[in-house]
Amino acid sequence: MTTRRVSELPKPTEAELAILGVLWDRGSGTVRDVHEALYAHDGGGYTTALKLMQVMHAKGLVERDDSQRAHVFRAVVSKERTQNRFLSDIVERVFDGSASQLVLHALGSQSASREELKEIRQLLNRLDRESK
Amino acid sequence: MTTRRVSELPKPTEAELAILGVLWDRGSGTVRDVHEALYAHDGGGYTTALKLMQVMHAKGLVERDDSQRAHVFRAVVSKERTQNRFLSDIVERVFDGSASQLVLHALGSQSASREELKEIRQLLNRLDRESK
DNA sequence: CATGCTGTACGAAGTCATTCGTTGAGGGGT
DNA sequence: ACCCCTCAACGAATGACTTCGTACAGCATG
Repeated sequence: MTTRRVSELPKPTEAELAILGVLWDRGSGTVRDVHEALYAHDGGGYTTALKLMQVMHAKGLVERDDSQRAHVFRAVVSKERTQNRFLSDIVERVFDGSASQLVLHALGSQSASREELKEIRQLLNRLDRESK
Repeated sequence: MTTRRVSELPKPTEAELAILGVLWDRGSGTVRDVHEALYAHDGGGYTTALKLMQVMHAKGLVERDDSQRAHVFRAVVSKERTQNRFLSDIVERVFDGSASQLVLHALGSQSASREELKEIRQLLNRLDRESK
């Protein structure tokens, strides 16, 4: 038994999320890539990044191509899926399950540009039409 | 020096958030209240709730009226403030700092009723007028 | 071949969140 | 006065996340 169901991938921790961010941006990356993108500038150790990525691999969050000496990692979970995962979590735990409450808060307190407001309005229109 | 700046209250943990939820709902509550609301039904121990609330008090997340034998707890942080706190966090860490990206995701993947959509549209209109 | 560089593997330590068992204090009822 | 119930206090155990030190392998250069 070596397989693992995708739906049961654990929620990435804080440090893991930062690493996933780098991998999503780059498509893939070595430990060195990640270390330089995240840890090098504040003195974080190389092995710290390595260990985290090993743990992530053990959890199934990333896959690894070890045909090269410097293993190349790639995110298994998509950025969108992970965003939705975190979103559901926070809606559930902090907004009493109401996504629109979250939206109202987000629009009210965080700033959005006119361009972004327009984009949101368009989506809103589409949702309105669809739920007719 | 016994005072503590509000802005430096720590982010509530998962378990603490659940307890805050009960206190926000009820306005205030004893350990027993919280235990029965959250832990009793799945066999969670009374002292677990107590300990968590003691920790929360030490952190300054709740205040305590110990004039009664059963101490009465009350949330120090408001629900709205905490919601925004979590929102900023997730926007920063998962949505590359873009609140509108989060809104688009939330609207797209989570369901919202027509009533809620209307409410959102009204806020959108107001924001549009204000940013004129 | 020795040295140095770059890489992985592994385990230990520290911190934090969570859970629970035990203890002792305080009252109320008998 | 004595027993029982409810409660707060405290410390211990566990488990997860993070960080880092050390060890070792492969490879190139002198």
